[in-house]
Amino acid sequence: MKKKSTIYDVAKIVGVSPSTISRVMNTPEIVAEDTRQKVASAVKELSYIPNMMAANMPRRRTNSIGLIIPDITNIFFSNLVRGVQDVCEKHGYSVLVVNSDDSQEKEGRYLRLLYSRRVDGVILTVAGYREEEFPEEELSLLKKINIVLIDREINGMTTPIVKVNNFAGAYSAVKYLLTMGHKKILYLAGIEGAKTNQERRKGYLSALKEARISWKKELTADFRLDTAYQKIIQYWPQLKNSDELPTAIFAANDLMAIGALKAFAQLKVRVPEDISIIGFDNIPFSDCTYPPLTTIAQPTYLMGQKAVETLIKLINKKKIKKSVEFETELIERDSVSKWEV
Amino acid sequence: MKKKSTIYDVAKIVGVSPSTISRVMNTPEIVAEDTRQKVASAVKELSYIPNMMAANMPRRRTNSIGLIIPDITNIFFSNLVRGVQDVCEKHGYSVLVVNSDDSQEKEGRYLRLLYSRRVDGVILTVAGYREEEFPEEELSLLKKINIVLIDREINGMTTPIVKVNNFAGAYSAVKYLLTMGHKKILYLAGIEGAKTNQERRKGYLSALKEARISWKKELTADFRLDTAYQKIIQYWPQLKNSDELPTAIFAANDLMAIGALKAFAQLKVRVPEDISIIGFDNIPFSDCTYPPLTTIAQPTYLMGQKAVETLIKLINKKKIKKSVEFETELIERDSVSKWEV
DNA sequence: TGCTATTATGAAATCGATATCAGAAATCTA
DNA sequence: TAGATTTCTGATATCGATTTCATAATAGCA
Repeated sequence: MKKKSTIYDVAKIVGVSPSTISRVMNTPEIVAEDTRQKVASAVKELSYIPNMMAANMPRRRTNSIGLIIPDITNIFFSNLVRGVQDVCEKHGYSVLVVNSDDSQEKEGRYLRLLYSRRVDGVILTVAGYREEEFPEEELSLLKKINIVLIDREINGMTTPIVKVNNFAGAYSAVKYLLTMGHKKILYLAGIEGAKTNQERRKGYLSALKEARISWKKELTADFRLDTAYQKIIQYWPQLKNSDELPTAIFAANDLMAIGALKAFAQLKVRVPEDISIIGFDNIPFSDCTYPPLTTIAQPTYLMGQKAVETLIKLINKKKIKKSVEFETELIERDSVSKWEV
Repeated sequence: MKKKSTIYDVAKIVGVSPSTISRVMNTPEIVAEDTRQKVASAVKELSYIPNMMAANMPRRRTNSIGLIIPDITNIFFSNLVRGVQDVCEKHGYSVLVVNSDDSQEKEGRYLRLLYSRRVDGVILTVAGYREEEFPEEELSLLKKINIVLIDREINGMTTPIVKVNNFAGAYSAVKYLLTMGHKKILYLAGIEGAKTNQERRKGYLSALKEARISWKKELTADFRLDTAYQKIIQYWPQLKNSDELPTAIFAANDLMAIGALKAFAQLKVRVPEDISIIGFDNIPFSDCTYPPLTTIAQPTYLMGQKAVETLIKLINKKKIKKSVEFETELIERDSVSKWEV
């Protein structure tokens, strides 16, 4: 591997001080035309590229941020991550992406790791599996880091957040099923500790209450496709021919909705003729299932962008909005149909 | 935001020199029991966490690596990225993920960025859209960085690489279609500049040649779902009722295969009755399409892991295998059926 | 008991940049 | 043309750790 050249190497070649080289790299307008030229050619000769880690040390910053999400292989987060990366790149920040697997313990570890790397800020989707209380150490870290939450709120904390109106989204999903004539709607729930799950359930319950429908049922599948698939395979045969059998499902996310779709295909239960399904998120591929999934769309890419913009303002001590809430949109496809009694 | 404490703050409290604190953090066994205790409690009191950027400076490393992929929202790369992250974490490395969008220019920019951050190494999926020759600057950078290629080889370079046997995979896919009685097989091609695409085409052609079949046809869709969808929608009506109409498609990746599936659903062309489709990659969701997609599986997570392991050995100047090649596996699902004449 | 070996710590240089301050040279002004 | 500015550059301290070398204190041994 070729030797890496430093600012001193360049300075020596040109015969000026390192300060001058630094000036040429950062504020070329304040150095004389001819030295600037000489420095430029030396830089080219050595193909010198400044060490940003060293450069950032006296500036007391790293120009990098951390992004903690549950799992990068969960496709819901892909666009979000990309939104974060794109805005970061534009502002000269690099992104360290880590996966908490929804574990509070990992979240804590990564928060510590990111802090030890002195990232300028962190965008955090709070882990779903957690204790009521924050552990002492995590709390103390949270105070030392610029944080913007994304997707999931934390009860009783005023940390800035970018999210979607989950209540309204869920409400409109269930309302839609209701207007299609469904009276027995099951809620396919996500991770209990995730605020998104709680808010979506509230929307579900609220829509039912407003329609004076007391039939309610819930199956939990932790936001996961496989779990949803298994739960349906396991419980559907028991429900058959009983009053327990729903005519529609509101899934707390598309992943679970697709898991259900897969299970129903296997069980030879027709969607939407025998059962209607509506999801949440509008992930890629939700239009490639059979039937294409009706769902509540979130602007994930936008959310990622907005979160970074907020974080960067926070880092630069500018004024920010404490909470940015996007609206959802109902995407009608073919997994929901009218239910005639 | 709470003040961040440094090694000096801790040293002052305990009344020892910074060197001692450093020793307690790194090699506690060489410092006396009682000072170790005192230091420990001061560390806790200040909740001191060392600044790794500062710590790494005299060590001349960053404990971080770069990962350049075409696009994180391309689900094929998710598992790969996760494999990279998991192994990195285990070894104390952080990962900087960037998207080249298959553009050589961006690839060059990011290589430069990663080098300026002095990552200890880079895992690179070479951009598909590129000139024959590497630009001067990129080449000189490549020499300064520890690089492991993943997925795509570079013609005439001996850089270490982790990939799959694309030729054999493609060959077995087409062979499979052949044994199912298909004689008119179309190749749905990816980005021309990507070595994977070239190798898969060779496998396709080789299988045809061996079967003494001269009918061949190719449609290119740049590895993208939407492009494949549009191309099919655009060309199928023209092909209908001509000798040009294939009975099977070998798609260079699942994304395009799924795009084709979507197009055929819209065109009311039945899969697999009217047309068989086989993909490549076995991405998540390829079993959730209608019909579930028959495909050639790649061990993407494993490949990510292997790439990092190789890179870390390279960083530590240990002996490595220049080339790791995984085998593919045919996953039979329902998108291919027998073709009777 | 005196001398060496070991253990525990501190002082100072270093990593590769930036930033402040001061001074020399060039330019402007009266 | 002397004095005041302005322009340009260098010396030096700094960021927050590590690392090498030196040294004081303790232990081991004859």
